[in-house]
Amino acid sequence: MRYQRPKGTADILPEEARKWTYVEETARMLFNDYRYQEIRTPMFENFDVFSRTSGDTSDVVTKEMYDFKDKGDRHISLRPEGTAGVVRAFVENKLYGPEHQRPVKVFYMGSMFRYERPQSGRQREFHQIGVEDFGSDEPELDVEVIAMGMDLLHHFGLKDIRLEINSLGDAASRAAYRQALIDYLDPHFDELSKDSQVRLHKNPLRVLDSKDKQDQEIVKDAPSILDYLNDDSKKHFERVKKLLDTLHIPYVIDPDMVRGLDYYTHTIFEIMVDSKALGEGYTTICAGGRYNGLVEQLGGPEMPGIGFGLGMERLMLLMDAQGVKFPVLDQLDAYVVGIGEQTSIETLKIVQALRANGFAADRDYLNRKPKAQFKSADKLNAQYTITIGESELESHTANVKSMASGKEINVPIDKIINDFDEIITSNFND
RNA sequence: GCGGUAGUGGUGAAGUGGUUAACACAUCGGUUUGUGGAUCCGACACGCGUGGGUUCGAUUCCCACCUACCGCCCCA
Repeated sequence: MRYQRPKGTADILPEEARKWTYVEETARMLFNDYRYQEIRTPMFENFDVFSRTSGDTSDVVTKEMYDFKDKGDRHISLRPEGTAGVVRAFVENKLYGPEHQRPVKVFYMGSMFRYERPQSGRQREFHQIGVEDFGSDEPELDVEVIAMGMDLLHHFGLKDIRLEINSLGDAASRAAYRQALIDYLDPHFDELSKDSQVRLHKNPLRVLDSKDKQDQEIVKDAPSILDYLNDDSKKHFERVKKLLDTLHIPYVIDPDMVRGLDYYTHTIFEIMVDSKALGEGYTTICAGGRYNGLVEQLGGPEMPGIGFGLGMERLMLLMDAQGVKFPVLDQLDAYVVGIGEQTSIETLKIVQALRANGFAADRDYLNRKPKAQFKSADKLNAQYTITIGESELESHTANVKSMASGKEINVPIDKIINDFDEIITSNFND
């Protein structure tokens, strides 16, 4: 029996991991510019944390939760998304307290889990980078979060980006719209697809999202959420649009946009990218919105929140597909070639000395012949090789060779150990 | 969870119910018993996803399972 990784998981090997590191570091830099601080919360929580917040009818809860009973009979779920856990932590640690500057701005990056059928860009364990903001209801913050998301994707070098926004309004607006939608759809009940018939009663907004052609025909003439926003909600949304205009951030309003999780209010948005890497047309890579009320739901005070999540796997696929260049920091300054077993100790000393002085250095560990060692040096793209054999051992010298030019000189080992930099600048500067 | 396609060495892949499973790349070794990127030579599948079955005999036929990919659902 051969071991294989669990369904829907992936090994991220060094070559790939390098890209991930680059993306994560880029994100960290940007988050720092926007004054967001990192928060790390558990990868699993009590099942209720997610079921309460995401909505009992959402698919995430009903069928995609990666949950189990632990040995203490606790109902545990691996986090399917980042927000609920962060909100829980926010409440539990009383980050809403007066000693914390508002808004509280945090970011996270890490594994998420959903029990579903894997496909390209969707796995059971996947990774998200996300941000959350607490304590401000101002549209300015909505726009800042959106702008940061756009900024982030631009930093990653993505092209053909589209921002779509919508507003779900406050709880009252949403309730009113929900009823209006049911009233409109009910007469068409028999024409709706099976899926939509179920959705109609569980979560009518989701019908808007249907990909069924017949459904889309019907939905086309459905009332728009935007007509059901009350004055406050409308004002909020108008302000968001105006601020986006001010920042010259292009956007498209999609009144049919619905998010998968039930906790959203007011502004919701999706940043999409047009690429074949993730199927035809535009695919969402970053999505988020406002969730006023969620903090209260998890036992905290009344406190507005907003955030977004970005899918790492999808991001990597898109960056690869669009040919984004990842800076490669993989330089090997020197490869030390030792000829004969007696040289191994001296080789070790040289390699370590170089490293201590900040050079990337490597050597042979398989007791291979010089030819093979030079092959390795070449393959590893070493800038210089330092060769030491028996005669050099006696004279306390070594041969330093530039792999690019082939020029080779003999220098004292002490010099290499103490000031390799000087050797390079005075002998190989052409 | 449903439907479809696929599964041969490190990689890409050819192939057949029956003696030694092509070819290419990569890797390693040799050609130069102390010097690289070229050439040439050589090595490299406990055996064809796993487990059963049919058969005198299966990598090749059948079944189940696993995994990957695509579509649905949903979503990052």
